[in-house]
Amino acid sequence: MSTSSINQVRVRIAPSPTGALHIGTARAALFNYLYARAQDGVFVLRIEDTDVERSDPKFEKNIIEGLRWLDILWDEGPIDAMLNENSTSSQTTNHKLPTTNSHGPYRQSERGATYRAYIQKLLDSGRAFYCFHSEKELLEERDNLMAMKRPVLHLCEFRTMEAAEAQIAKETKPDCIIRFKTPPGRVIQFRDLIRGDVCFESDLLGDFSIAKNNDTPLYNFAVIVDDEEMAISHVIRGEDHISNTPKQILLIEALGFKTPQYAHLPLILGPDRSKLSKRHGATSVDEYRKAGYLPEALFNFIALLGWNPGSDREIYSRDEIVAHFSLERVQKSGAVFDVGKLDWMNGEYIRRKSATELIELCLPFLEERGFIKKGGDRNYLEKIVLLEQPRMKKLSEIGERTDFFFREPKYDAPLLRWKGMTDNDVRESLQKSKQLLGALGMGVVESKNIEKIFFEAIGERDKGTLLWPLRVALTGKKASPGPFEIIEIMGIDAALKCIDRALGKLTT
RNA sequence: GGCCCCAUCGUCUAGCCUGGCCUAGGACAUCAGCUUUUCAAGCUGAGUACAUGGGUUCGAAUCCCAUUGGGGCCGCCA
Repeated sequence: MSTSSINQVRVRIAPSPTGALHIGTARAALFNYLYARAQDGVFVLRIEDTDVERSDPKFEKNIIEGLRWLDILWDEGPIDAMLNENSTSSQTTNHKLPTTNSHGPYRQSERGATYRAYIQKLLDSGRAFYCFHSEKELLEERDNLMAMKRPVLHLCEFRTMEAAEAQIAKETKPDCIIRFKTPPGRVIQFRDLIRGDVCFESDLLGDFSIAKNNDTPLYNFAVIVDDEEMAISHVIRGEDHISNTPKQILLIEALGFKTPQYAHLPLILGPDRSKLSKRHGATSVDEYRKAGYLPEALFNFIALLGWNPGSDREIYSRDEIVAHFSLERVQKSGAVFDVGKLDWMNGEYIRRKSATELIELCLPFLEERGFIKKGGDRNYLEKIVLLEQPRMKKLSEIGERTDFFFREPKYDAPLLRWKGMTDNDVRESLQKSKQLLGALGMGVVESKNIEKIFFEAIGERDKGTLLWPLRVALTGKKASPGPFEIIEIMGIDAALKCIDRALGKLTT
């Protein structure tokens, strides 16, 4: 337990230039959320969109929707965005809206004045300076250093330029950038809550850039200003930020700010063990939502990537995860995102759903295929959905799995044969089924009654000879639920039609 | 190339901090069996891991060092 009175955890959400909420970003958000809840702190959501490429409102919308879908809720953040958004979220959980909004605005794109003041402060105190090198020069310098096997850093000769002189130079070269005058010979040490002490030498940092101009801060500068202004006590982010930390600490010191606690999360990796990225396939929360994963499953799965409560269990509710979470138990090494295990976990969650919940969840996927119209027969759908519940791994499978309830199955006649059967055997088998079913009348018959009739007719032997052709006639599939349950749902008359169609496929 | 981080089954991990109960536990995946018309689900079982080398110690997966391997960062992106 922290003794600090302030416990504001920050999540940095940078809208990606592709506009999607990356799995890794969502995981970072989740751990911030969990830590804030575990410490009874305040979870602050900040949109890091200083770069114009990332400041599209659509991108922010994706982030907000993605986090809400996952039920990762913040206490402070861009409140107007949540209120304005007409809730397209499929979630039914009662989202509580942020109650405090005392450190806003929470979009970096709206904080220009604040940054400007601090940039000026650094310039005035001589801790920052204008750099007049062109991008081309910098690029060449980097390549040379790399070729010479020297550390890649920029020690800028403009760092000693007088302010007055710099003002004059600015007249002719207005597109100069602002750099930090990195102090030489310093060792910057910080304690990482997950990794322990980490240190860097300032001499290897160079005079790093902090702003494009007096109004436009760059990442490292913007975040430390925001952290201070928003009273952030804990910065929990991905391990890829570990090397930014010494730069940020130097800036914090130069401005006289308070250093937050740092915790660097292990990276989420692709199957090749490199940082999870587009080339590994689906990387955004939205893609997983569309593919029919449940938010609870994704939440559970992501939480267990790089953390676990130390027991043998795998399935935890959100509340259980919150209750057990601690940064001490966070893993240091990266974790491969194993979709196979996610599939299993998603199946587990699907199996735990009630019929009503599951229909609601499946509806969009059935509508998408044109199998049903809005407000179709719920009773019928419920039976179908329940039938597939033990088999489904993803909601999106529902259409594929149950299409035969909505349209004529497409299959070739040979599929009707069980083991060594000939077409003649199949015909006999189907006619037998037809006869048995016909004797049952036309209404709805319970599956166990159908089963009884069939098993009495054939005994314990040769079930496959009778049941396989029947099942294929009904479904057109190699794999499906059993024929009796299917007939109970579709009705005897529909089943008979299926059999007739199958008979029609056989060569005469 | 420089700096930094990391290292238990194929994958996620328990155990490591506070050495002995570890002939290393669980889960996913794989394979086999049971059940079964098929596919799932369920049940039973199998194989698979402490990167290597040195220390420290009566004793090391656990502590220390080195090596190797992997990853991250090195933007006028975040």
